[in-house]
Amino acid sequence: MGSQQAGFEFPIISTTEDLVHNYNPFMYNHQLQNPNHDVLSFTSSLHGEMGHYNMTNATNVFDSSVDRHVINEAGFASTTTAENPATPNSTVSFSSSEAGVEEDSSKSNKLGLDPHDQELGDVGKSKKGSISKKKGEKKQREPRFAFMTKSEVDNLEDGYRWRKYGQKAVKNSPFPRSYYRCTSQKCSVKKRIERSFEDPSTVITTYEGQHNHHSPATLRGSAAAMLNPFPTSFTTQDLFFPSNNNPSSNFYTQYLINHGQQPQELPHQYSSPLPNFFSSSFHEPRP
DNA sequence: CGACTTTGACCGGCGC
DNA sequence: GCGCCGGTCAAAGTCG
Repeated sequence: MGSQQAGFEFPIISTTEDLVHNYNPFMYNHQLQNPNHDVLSFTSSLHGEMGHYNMTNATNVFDSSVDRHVINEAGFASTTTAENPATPNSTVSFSSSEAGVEEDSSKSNKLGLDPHDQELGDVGKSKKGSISKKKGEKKQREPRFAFMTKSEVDNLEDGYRWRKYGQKAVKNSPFPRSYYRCTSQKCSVKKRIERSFEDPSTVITTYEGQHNHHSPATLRGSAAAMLNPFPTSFTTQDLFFPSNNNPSSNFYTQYLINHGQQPQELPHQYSSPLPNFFSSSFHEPRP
């Protein structure tokens, strides 16, 4: 079962405002009749070691039957550079879901639970002196934000440092899923990385939680960040992590706001003012 | 030697 | 209750 057929094609996102107001997850939920998913998707070309992207177009397909979000490769053009061996690839697409982007969402649906009440199951460990939670206490799941990347490399550079804490075989997939935690103290952000079994060239990255600090790479002032002044470019940090000068300026924080959550204020300003990357460089998607 | 990865064991939720 | 499954722990191993 491929994923590209799907029978649902997203409209083109042409402005940030479109995204925020018209691509609100809850609105999509109605359209998709799938209460656990929304999709914000586009393709882009990689443009630098920190994961800079230049928008080229936006289109995608949604396969509701298998709960997978798939990208459409039309119009993709890679500008990957030789000095970027860690991320030698290409297209990116988004989805975000509080109930989980993958398999567990179906359970949630069956149970008819409010996604906000879903539990991740990653706390309340009692094993070996770990923290145990009070009985009946439900953990509030951190918001998740997932995207798919065409890449030969699983772990894409996003400017943060991660420590791997687990790896599991994925049911019905030959590819394992890796679990990472942000290495920064007091930062509880996690990410999961797995390769799509439907399209082995695609990597699915799921972020969970918000960083309460800035990217080490940003602090250093990465070469990629400096060399990318294009108003239509953005970094993975721009997309997923808060900037304190405008907490609603990126995809991720806007997503949080749309879901009634408060993006974190960061203590210092290391601006990554998000360019209005939806405003100028979209082309028509493949008909 | 510290930071990080690997990997089997373990935990809790869920369906049957 | 049992087994499956996703997620996490933590000891041991690896690397720079």
